[in-house]
Amino acid sequence: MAKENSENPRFICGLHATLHVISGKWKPLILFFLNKGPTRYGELKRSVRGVSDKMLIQQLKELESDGIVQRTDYGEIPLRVDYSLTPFGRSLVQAMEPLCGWGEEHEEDIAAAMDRRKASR
Amino acid sequence: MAKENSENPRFICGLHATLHVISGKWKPLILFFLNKGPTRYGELKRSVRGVSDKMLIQQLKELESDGIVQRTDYGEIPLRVDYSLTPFGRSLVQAMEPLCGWGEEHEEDIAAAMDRRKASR
DNA sequence: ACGGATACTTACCAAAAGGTGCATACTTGA
DNA sequence: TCAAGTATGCACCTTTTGGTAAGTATCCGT
Repeated sequence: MAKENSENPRFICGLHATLHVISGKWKPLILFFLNKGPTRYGELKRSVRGVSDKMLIQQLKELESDGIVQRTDYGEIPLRVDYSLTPFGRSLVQAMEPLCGWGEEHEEDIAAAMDRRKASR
Repeated sequence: MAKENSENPRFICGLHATLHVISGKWKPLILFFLNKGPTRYGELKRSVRGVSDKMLIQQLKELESDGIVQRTDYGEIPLRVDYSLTPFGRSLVQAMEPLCGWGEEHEEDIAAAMDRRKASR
């Protein structure tokens, strides 16, 4: 009976909600690679250089439970599993594109600011 | 003389770079409120409900060092400082809008997924 | 002179995120 | 039979992040 959709106190704005889904050290990279098509676990691991098994699995599970990616187990004899974007995931990746663009345009400024901060710690 | 802008190993993609700037528990909220115009420290603190002085200052400093917000000290007698978005900051907030939209459209799904995860811990 | 407001700063702690490495169960190839 | 590859799980530890609470310096109203 209360106001529910008018003023949801959970998130301050849509962006805030979105960030809960895409933040995590490896998620943007995973999404980036999955956007190219379904990818097997091992292949993904080799693509996302530097990620550990624990992290890769963990982030994939979160993305899966958020309905962003889909895990497919082919039940085949030498273990075979792959991951792909759901339609929901594809819509997210689309919405991310302007941020990708902004990041690309200002990559150098961002990197410089990061260095400055790291240096002054 | 090496390849520098062709294959920068720093970020895997633009989005990755952008996330370095906007991630932080209070940053999206701060940006959200600053988008409405210059805001004094105390006012901002009252707007961003629940934030502590330490966090608010820290995130403002990071946003400032990234060139996203501008701090203005009026040097007036009862202390007076305000924060506003720089043009760079405004361009960022613009690029964030699609993500805001996506978040708004799917707020309920996102919240539901968060609850599911929290419940199963 | 005292309490409250302004805009911070600092020290200390707890919680969350992330990393390392070993273990599993099954298979294929040497 | 042994090593290597497949896709995970688990325990332990460090780093990063965020929270609490206090202190600072200046000013104003009473």
